[in-house]
Amino acid sequence: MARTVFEKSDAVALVAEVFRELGYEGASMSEITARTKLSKGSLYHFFPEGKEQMAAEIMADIDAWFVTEMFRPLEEQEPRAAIARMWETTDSYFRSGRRVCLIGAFALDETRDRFTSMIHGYFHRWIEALAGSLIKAGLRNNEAKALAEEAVVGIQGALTLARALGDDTIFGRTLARLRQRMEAVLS
Amino acid sequence: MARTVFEKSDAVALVAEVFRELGYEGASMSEITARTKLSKGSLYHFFPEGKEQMAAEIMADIDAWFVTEMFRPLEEQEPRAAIARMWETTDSYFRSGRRVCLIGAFALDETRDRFTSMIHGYFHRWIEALAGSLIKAGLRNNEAKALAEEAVVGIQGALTLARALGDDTIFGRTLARLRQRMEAVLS
DNA sequence: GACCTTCTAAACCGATCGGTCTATTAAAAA
DNA sequence: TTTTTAATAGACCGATCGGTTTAGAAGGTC
Repeated sequence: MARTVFEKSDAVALVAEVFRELGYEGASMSEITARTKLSKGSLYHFFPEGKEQMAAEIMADIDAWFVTEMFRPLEEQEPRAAIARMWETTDSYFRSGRRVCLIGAFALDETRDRFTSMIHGYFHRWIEALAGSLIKAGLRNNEAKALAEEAVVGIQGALTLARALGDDTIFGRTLARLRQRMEAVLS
Repeated sequence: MARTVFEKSDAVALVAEVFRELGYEGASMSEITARTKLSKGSLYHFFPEGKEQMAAEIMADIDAWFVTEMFRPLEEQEPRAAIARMWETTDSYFRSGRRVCLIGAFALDETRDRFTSMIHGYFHRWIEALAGSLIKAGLRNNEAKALAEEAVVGIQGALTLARALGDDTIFGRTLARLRQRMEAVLS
């Protein structure tokens, strides 16, 4: 029996894609082992507490990525450049809409109750970071908050419709529209 | 043992709420019987093909409701009034964001593959009906299509964020913003 | 080379899965 | 009243669930 050695970071990334495609309840251990080629032995070696730990670490991993790649830049860097980079990071992270938002998907059903604070924190920080950046760029508080909320809402909605319609173009079109509106307000 | 008699339409509505809350995979037969008080005997009497038939009939039921309450009015009635009614129907159907869109939720994971054409048809017709109404109200084709798409995207995104943030106000705020923007373009 | 630790493979476990079946009830049809 | 039919309750079934355990392979250390 051939033995393949994985790193934990590989395991997190591989299992993440399975949860993304199947949802928390849909991702059975047998589907996870089949799709990742990680045996149960490996999975329970990396995640002794099982499925719930896998999901928790995956979400923490995603959250950490967003913090360094999007939220902190928005909070710390020059707003117009940071916002411009946010649109590009968003498009590439979600693969132009071909990849769903795992955190958003978990929020829709009662999987939400297992990970309430993680889910809440992710979206809250995204909106707050973006709104903060818009305020630094000169917008009034209310307007910044509304525009930031509109952007995150639009991103999530576009991900849903991209999958629902099997349409590879709607996500890019939505990002472009949101971005254009934001730049119009900023100019 | 007390015997409660249900109508099939009751069964469809009750089971629908369970799928809405738990998703397709999360809604196990035992959860369905526990939450609806319908026994397995009743469920398999109404839906001899089981879970997949339940979901299919629920989606058909939802689709039919949307056709009569939203899509046909948009297609047949005076556009401005029909659009105004659409916003109110949307707000009340989704209970101001406290109720998720079952079709949108199914679209996110591989449940989508079981019901591809139903999911596609629902969102396609919604966008087309709204765009058609906007064209009748005087908008150019492109602008109508973009605005309709933006509205449906926004509704879906707001439903996701309402659950993610546990925020009862974001859905109404999003609808108001979308509606205001649409009316600004129409005036 | 012997030994220990890390990691993988897969058999195995009780619980739960979706689905079937039988018994029974209530009401309609005769 | 008797018979038939539609519907409900829940025990039951094999398969699959998430999780545990055992066995052994690979690699480092001495």
